[in-house]
Amino acid sequence: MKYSELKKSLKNHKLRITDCRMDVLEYFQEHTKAVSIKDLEDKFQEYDRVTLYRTLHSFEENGLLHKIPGDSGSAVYGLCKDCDVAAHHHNHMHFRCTSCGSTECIDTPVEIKAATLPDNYEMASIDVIVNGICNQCSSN
Amino acid sequence: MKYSELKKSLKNHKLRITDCRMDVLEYFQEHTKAVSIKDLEDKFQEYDRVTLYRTLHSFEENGLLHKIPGDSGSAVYGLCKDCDVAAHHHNHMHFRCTSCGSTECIDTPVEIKAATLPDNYEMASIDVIVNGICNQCSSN
DNA sequence: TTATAAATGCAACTCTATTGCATTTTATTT
DNA sequence: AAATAAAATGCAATAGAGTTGCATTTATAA
Ligand SMILES: [Mn+2]
Ligand SMILES: [Mn+2]
Ligand SMILES: [Zn+2]
Ligand SMILES: [Zn+2]
Repeated sequence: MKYSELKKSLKNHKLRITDCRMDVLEYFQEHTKAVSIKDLEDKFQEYDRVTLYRTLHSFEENGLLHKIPGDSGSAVYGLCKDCDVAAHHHNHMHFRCTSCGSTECIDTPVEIKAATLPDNYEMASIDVIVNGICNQCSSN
Repeated sequence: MKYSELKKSLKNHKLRITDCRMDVLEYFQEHTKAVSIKDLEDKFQEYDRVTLYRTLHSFEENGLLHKIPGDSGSAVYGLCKDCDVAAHHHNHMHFRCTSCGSTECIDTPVEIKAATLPDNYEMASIDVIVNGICNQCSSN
C-alpha cells in the first residue's frame, strides 16, 4: 500500500503520523496472518518494545486493529476492515492452525445464528474460532 | 459431591489421589463459573502455586478440565462433562460477562453450522465465545 | 516559528507461568 | 506390613508478557 494511503488511514483513525505507526501499519497490510508482538519485535528492532505495545494499543483503540482471542500466550492482532474510532464492528471468524500456530481472519461471511442463551443473559457480541489445518500446512 | 465420588472421578481419569487434587476437583464441582489459577491460589493457600498449576495441567491432560480461550490475562478452566484421558470432545459454547468478567460454560446445545472455509482449510474443532451480560449482573 | 500535546526510549517493575531438584507421598509388589 | 518404584509436592530460581513513570523528542496546530 502506498505511503499516502497509509497516512490517510492513520489520519482517518485520528492517529498522529509517526515512523513506527507507518511501518507497523504497512507490515499488517502486507501480511494475511495475524501478527503478534513478537513478530513486530523481530521485524522492527529499531523501535522499543514499549513503543510497539503502545502502537498496538492505539491501533486497537482507534479501530485499525482487533485483538484475536487465543488460548493464552501472546496476543495476536488482525486488521480491521470497517471499524473506526467510535466503535468496532466485526462479524467474521478466526482460523487457528494447530500445525503452524498461525491465526488469520476468515472473511467468507458466516451465518452465526443468535445463540440460545439461558434467561437473563444478554448477548452483545460473539467470537468464533475455528481450529484446524490451514491451507499452507495441508499442502505440505 | 461425596468424597468417594471425587476419588472415583480421579481414578477414572488415571490420576493419583492427592489432597490437592481432591480439594481442587471439589472446588470446581461447587462452582458454576469458570475458575482461574488466581481463584485457586486465594482459596488454597496451603498448596504451592506450582502445585496448583500442575494440578490444572494434569486435569486438562486427563480430560477433567478444559481451558477456555480468553482475550488474554490469566487462563480459566471449566469442568468437562464427558471427556476422558484419550480425548476431549466438546460442543458447547462459553459466555463471558463484560461486566463482572466471569466466564462460564453454556450447556444449552447450539447448532454451530460447519463454517464455510476457503479451499484447503481443514476444520478440527470450533470455539464459540459469547460476550455480554450474565444473569447475575443483569439483575442488579 | 512557537507553543502544546502526544509519542518515544529507557529502566524498573508487576504478573503469569515454567523448570530443576531435593523431599515426600502414592500405589504396587513382596 | 514393609519395601520398592514412580509420581507428586515444595521451594527457589528463571523466563516471558505486559505495564508504568519519567525525561526527551517529535508531530500538529496556532
Ligand atoms: Mn479478525
Ligand atoms: Mn466449557
Ligand atoms: Zn498452518
Ligand atoms: Zn456478570
